[in-house]
Amino acid sequence: MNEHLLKINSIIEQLDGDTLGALGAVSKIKTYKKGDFLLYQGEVCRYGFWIESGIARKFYLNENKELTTELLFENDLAVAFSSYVTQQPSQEFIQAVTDVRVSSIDNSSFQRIKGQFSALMELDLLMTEYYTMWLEKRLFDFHTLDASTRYSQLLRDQPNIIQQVPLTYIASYLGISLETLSRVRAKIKY
Amino acid sequence: MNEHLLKINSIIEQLDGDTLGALGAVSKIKTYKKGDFLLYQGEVCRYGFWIESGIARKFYLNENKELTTELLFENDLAVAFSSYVTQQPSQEFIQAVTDVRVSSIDNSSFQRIKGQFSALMELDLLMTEYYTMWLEKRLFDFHTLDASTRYSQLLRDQPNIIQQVPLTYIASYLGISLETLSRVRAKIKY
DNA sequence: TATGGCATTTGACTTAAGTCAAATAATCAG
DNA sequence: CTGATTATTTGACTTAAGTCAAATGCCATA
Repeated sequence: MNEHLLKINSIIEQLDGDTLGALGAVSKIKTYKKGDFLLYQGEVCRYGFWIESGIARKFYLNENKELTTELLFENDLAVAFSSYVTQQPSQEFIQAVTDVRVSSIDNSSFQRIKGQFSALMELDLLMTEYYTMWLEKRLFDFHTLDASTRYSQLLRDQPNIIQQVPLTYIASYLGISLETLSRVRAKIKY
Repeated sequence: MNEHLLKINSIIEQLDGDTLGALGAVSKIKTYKKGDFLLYQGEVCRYGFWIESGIARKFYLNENKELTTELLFENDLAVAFSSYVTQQPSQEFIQAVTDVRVSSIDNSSFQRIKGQFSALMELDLLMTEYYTMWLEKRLFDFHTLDASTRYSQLLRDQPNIIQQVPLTYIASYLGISLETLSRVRAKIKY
């Protein structure tokens, strides 16, 4: 799965000038302040947000509770996938967790140039595959690991996340209540 | 999301003779008896299985319990996605729930012809997108719906599934114990 | 059509995590 | 610095679903 990232990077590095030019022409740098929304629920996700710096999160509301579906860091792509693909209203919000700088890519323009530059089609596929494998793992983890193990694993894989992201978001990302997270942390802390 | 299926079908219908020929050359009809395994855990998923008839399921083992990750019917594609994409050993089994007839497509050959026929690259992307949206919905449902609601929804969306698939598989597909499913059914039954 | 083997249901009890409420702790503006 | 606001922890109780064990139902075949 990590090898897949290398594949993606290698494709990106090998993009020719024309393709890069076309890509540049449909992208635009934007900045958001901490707390700002890159996308609201109900809006169509018309842009893919490539994160240049900062942290963002995707979440949705369920019974007045936020559920964070993804935490996004530098060089991650933030999109409300289903909305982006179907161009139907999004269930999800995308929000800046810190100040954020993104390169935003217009979906319809990207669709167009994908037909002209086959490397982009391949890139799109590879990135979608990566997200899909990530989703499969997330689903798997929810079924096989308890709250405490999911937290330990997050700590192991992204140890710095705790300093950068408030516990409320971590808890909702792990699919547990803030109180449960607090109790889990009390036990694990060394 | 259903519109996405139409898109996929329209691409399939518009495939030219050359592409279809290439596709046919890398596919092979196979049949399996009820209970047979199309793929074992630990094996690399070298084939995509397009189901011509019958029912299959994907599942993995966790603490000696089976967890069904997907139920597959006619015109579904059965693959252990992560294994198929990375060509690493699969966590999942694929098993025939009834007698099954599949058109199996060799992964490495498909990768090759994908580079030659761009419609196939696009088709691959569209089908991956469809699976990804399905996964997102599944994850969403697990977080937002209780056992009983998930069952009712399955009943609503695929009412005939109950006659065709043993309750053990349904339960594990819904991520609940067989006993809980039985209790849920006792209440809902009209 | 009797019987052994699955499939399904029912019962009694356990458990992980949630909820609600209150207490601390940390942070930040003035 | 200081109070106010927000973040985090702790406590007491509830709940959805799991577990283990036993009972019942449903066949397929010999």
